[in-house]
Amino acid sequence: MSDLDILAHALHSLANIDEEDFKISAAYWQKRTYKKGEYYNEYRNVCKYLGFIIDGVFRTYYVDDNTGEEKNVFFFSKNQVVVSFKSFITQTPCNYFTQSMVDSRILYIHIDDLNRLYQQSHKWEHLGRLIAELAFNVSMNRTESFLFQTPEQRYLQLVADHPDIFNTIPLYQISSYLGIQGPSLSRIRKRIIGK
Amino acid sequence: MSDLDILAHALHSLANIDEEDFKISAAYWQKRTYKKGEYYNEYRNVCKYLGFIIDGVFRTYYVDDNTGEEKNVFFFSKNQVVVSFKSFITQTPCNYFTQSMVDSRILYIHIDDLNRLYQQSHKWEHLGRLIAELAFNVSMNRTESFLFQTPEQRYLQLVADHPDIFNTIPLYQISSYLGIQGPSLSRIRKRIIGK
DNA sequence: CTTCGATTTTAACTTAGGTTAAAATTATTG
DNA sequence: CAATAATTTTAACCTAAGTTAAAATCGAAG
Repeated sequence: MSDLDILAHALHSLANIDEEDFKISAAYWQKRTYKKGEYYNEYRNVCKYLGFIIDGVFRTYYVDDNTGEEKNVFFFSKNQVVVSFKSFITQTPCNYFTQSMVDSRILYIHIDDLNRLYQQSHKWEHLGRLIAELAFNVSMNRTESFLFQTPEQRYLQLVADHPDIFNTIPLYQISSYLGIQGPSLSRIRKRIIGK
Repeated sequence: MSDLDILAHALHSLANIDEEDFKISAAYWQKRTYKKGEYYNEYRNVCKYLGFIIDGVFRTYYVDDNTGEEKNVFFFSKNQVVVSFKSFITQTPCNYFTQSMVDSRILYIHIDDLNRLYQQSHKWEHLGRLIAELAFNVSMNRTESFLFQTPEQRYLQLVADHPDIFNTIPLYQISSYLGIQGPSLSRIRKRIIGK
């Protein structure tokens, strides 16, 4: 299956985009590969592209003004969108870096082209809504995890939901995602073993 | 200005919904008032309505299974939407209670009617996207505040952004919103005064 | 298989928030 | 305005995460 087919398939299951709907977008999609460590979008850049990950993993992180510390906000992987969504929808400078954590391959579309599709096609506008609703859910789940769960519970949840990522991503990246320091995650892991 | 006019005006500035666009929705909107303490939606209920607050304040809160403690997730006020968005868009049972904190007045629309509008009108589908994007931004700001800020910084931010709510909402509701206990907020306030 | 760098854990100490209950303050109402 | 309820603060003690630096472990590359 070609990369475009993979994308078309994903859009079909998300928003019932059929072959004909997809066709009007086909010319807009570009392919790109990222080496590990390359940036999808950088701090202060307005995010102008919506990406769809054919293969790979990206992280979005924030750099603390004072400490210079990196804090991971999101991970994106295969068959998901990669985008700095707030910057993208508001077209304002991004607060984050979005970086490829492994060699990755994506298809991407420029916001102007996407907006053209939105205006041209009710069906694409519908897709735009579903993408936004999906993004909301992702963010909301994260908000809830901070409000309702302890770091230990967040860690256990992550292990349950994404046991796979522990093979790909170093623990210090994960502790950052959980909102805690490296040594804290070590202590948590130790505590859990003792149960 | 009638309540419907207020709503029409809000939709116009959000998504450029004009008089004609709005007309097709007019029959769907219902009016309702809430006494302080009444519920917009309750735990385990699927949220079937999208509300627009003409006047009043609502809070969405989560009840901790173990401790029975209430944790405030969102406040909604005048000229904003009130809805349990995740439950609404997925039509799954809600994890929250949404309660009126003062006497309130809203207009609301049933999800079936809203979906009718989405299907009927490209413009309304567009509005649906913007509502979702707005909801994303709200949730994302909240995620960021937990990830990047200390409780003290969150408190100071809230004071800066919404000095008004401190007249309406008791501090123990605010501490819950900030993700901390009452005594912690007291300590933070004390600490700040000493600066 | 050894060495260098990256990652993870440990240790020791500090800090801030959690917990519980009581006291103080503020608001409400008969 | 007194009394009652609601809200906020304080106190004392506990717990877990932050911080910093060193040690241990793991992995990749020569």
